[in-house]
Amino acid sequence: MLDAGLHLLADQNLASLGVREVTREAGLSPAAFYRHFPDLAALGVALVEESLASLHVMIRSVLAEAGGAEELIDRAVEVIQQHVREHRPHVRFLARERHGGVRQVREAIDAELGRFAAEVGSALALQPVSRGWSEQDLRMLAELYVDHMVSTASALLEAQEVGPDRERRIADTARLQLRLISLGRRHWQGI
Amino acid sequence: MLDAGLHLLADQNLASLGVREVTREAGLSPAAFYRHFPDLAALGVALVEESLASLHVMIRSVLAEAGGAEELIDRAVEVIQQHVREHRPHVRFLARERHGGVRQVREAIDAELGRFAAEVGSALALQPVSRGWSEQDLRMLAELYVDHMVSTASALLEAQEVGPDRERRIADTARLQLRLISLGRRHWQGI
DNA sequence: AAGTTCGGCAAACGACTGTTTACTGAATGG
DNA sequence: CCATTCAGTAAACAGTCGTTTGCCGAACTT
Repeated sequence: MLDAGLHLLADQNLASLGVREVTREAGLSPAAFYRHFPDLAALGVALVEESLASLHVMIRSVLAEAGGAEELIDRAVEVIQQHVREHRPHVRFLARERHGGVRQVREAIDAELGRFAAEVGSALALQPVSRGWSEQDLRMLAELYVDHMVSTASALLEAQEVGPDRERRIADTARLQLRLISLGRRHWQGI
Repeated sequence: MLDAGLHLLADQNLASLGVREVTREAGLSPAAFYRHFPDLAALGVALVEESLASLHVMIRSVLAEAGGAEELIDRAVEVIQQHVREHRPHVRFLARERHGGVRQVREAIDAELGRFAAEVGSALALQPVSRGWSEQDLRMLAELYVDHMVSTASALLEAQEVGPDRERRIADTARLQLRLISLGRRHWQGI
């Protein structure tokens, strides 16, 4: 049933989804829905959890990596690209419902993205470049990275169905932007 | 009718909006809708145009400003804050429908944001800091700024209805992030 | 003054909606 | 082996929906 919903949400909003629509897609009777969820909103938050499980794995796989800034950037963009390619429906769902019409789902996504930022923050603190950074500075940098990741993922979502050229352009831009941020990071001391 | 739609879209998606719902809110008969729009999607793109008119004014008012990087950053964040405060429904509409379920609206928003990036790019080219920057570099910086503006506006949207403390925190973070980007910009030559 | 466009209405059409109810077979557990 | 939970069904409920049609007054054009 989750799969049926996710499939329908490819070109639809969660708020405009219907119970009958989902059960029809899943090959079940309408009443069967209520055996598993009270609401469509509940199905939404279930999809959020499903979507973010894979995201968590991805983030750790980037943060665990060691190496110079350049290799880290390349690897990060590569991982994002692959993740979007392999989890298109989930990523699209997150992008669409992050500011969507269903409060419970919005809040679930926001809370989870906040936890991501915290995780990224602790990982950044361990890097030598972050010597002397305040707690607030680390947090703001982590949020910048997470926001950038989300923007890039959204852009890739559209780019991948346009063509490989456009996808490459997005990836190149993302790498340049990360390089610029990393440059600003190395000169932060002055402030 | 546009006003009625915008009002309803405060806690709803465009895709889940109904013709009857709009006309009811506007105090008209259902048939009256079709005198003005063929679709609800058409009403959507009309709202996009309405929303982006005010945004255009805002952007120019920031870019026209002269002064040091610090003053420019403060002014930019200030202007965004005020804009979100004064145009809440429009901003929320843009954030919600940017990745929403109605293709025509999505494309209209994306096209317009692209034009914003181009405009920001030309403005950046005129600043002395951009001496020696390639066309591609300028474009990627402009996109970074636009994406950051969008993220900040979305965050402010939520923060302003939570409380002034949270709004201040978002604004502070945005300023720090812009400072870091501007720092990276000044050291870009090395690449 | 006559004709035409504009923006509005009520009514009707069939189709689709969310949800509840009572019922059923299969698996599970003691 | 019996009882119970689980996951499914069909049928029915009262609404709401999008859209078309024919009609009408006011305003504008010429």
